[in-house]
Amino acid sequence: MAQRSGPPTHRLIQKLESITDLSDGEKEALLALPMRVQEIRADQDIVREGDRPSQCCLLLEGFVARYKFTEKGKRQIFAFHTPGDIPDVLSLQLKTMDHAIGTVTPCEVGFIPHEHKHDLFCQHPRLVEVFWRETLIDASIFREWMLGIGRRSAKTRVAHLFCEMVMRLRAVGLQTGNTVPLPLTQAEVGDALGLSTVHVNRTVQELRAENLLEWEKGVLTVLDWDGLRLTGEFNPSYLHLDQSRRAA
Amino acid sequence: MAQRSGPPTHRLIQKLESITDLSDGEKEALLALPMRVQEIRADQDIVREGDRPSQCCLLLEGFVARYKFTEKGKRQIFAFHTPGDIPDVLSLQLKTMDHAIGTVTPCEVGFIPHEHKHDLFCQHPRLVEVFWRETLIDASIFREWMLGIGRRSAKTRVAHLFCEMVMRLRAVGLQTGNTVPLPLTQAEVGDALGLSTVHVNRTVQELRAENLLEWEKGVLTVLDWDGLRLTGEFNPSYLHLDQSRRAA
DNA sequence: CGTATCCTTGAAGGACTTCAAATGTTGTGG
DNA sequence: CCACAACATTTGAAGTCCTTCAAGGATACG
Repeated sequence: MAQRSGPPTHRLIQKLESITDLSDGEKEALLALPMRVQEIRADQDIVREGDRPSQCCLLLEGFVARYKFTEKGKRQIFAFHTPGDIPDVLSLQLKTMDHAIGTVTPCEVGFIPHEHKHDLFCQHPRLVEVFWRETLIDASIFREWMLGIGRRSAKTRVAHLFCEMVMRLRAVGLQTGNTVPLPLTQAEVGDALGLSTVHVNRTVQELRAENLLEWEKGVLTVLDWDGLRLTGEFNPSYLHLDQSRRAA
Repeated sequence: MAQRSGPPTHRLIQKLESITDLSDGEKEALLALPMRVQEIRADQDIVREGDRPSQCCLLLEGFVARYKFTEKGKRQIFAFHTPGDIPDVLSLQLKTMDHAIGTVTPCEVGFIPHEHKHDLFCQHPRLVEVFWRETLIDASIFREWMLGIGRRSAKTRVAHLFCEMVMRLRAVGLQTGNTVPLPLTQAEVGDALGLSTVHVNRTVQELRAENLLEWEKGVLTVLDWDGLRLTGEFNPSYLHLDQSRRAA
């Protein structure tokens, strides 16, 4: 699908450089990270709630979701992760997983043993701050989702999610024209936004009817960015993408 | 109200020790952090969305909330912070605030210039990991709130919030018997849980009618912890409180 | 003692859910 | 390459949890 141009970690570096500066030494160290690459098919758990991982996974290809169930069996998705993300960095600091991570599409994943990360941090202590920063941005995205789920209408929420995914995929080079891959089911979007599948369906149809977007076969095409931004009340500042670099 | 036993940072240390280990040197360095202490009355913003702070604030006394408004003027509260917390640590890594922080009660706050924090991190690099860890736990709490707002009933949500506040206040030594200070209005609870004030009121009355709790004049008394835990679907593992230390 | 704030109650309305079923799409093995 | 199963999208109709609006009490504070 997307052409692989370089070592497996190149999207990780692109991701980190979209939010901070990296020295050449840091980049080299990241590129040299040893990892075990593995293909995983769709709808498989990579990590489960309660696990105590000894490695973390760098997403090389595909989409994964982080989620948890209520006791009544309802699912909430907390985040969608795209190539270049390490959805379970938290396992470096927190022994026990408090939620699960599962593939949404077939994925290629690189598993990095924790000890290699610790070596990396010894040699490049500033990288601890880089990952801390990344966690802070992650948390900022959680807050924005909370704001949506708690206080915005279904239509606004859906439009907002689409805007966010476009921005984030653009930042790691996965946007082509006004098109991005968005291989989610409407049920998954519902679980992410706190909505039923049926209501997501009707809401997406509204957005289509207003000629804001097309979305079929896992590809999202934005027809009217300003319109979508406005109905989604979307302001990208919470993503903390580095302005200077983005302009360049 | 709560007796002040020691230097201003003592609750910060208690908070951090509830989630990790600290060496004597690290504790001393934290205790020695220079700060400007200030009293702030209730319902005042400490930091606003869009600010670019050059200091962060350690909460010494009182409750603060982190929040943001939608374009339609609806408020979502993301977190309540209690003494020992640094609600705006994120300003160390992210230049621009993406949300506001305001007092809920009259507060005592210690402002610590960023440069002192940076000095601290140079001398004690492991503290970067400690604060990273704290941010990861913060994010875990955001996720749990998301799960509640998105997928749980009003009653479960309210009970869950009460359980969480009890656990967190206990961890910093603010619980006495089965009683904790909880000086929030029902409107604030609604803004935190994505509910209207009216519905919070009716829901709290239900919990009272079931003899699970009393809540008046800013003091929460848990009458039936197991009952509250069950109706709140509360499992404290997401708080990542250190088990070994909690038992001691 | 008056004013502001918070809590409480009632009644009506609405946004979204649930249930149920039809239609469309994808992938797989015969 | 078709048939069929599994899955995803779409549509309709009924119901519910929660919101909104409005107003009456209670409490705190100067």
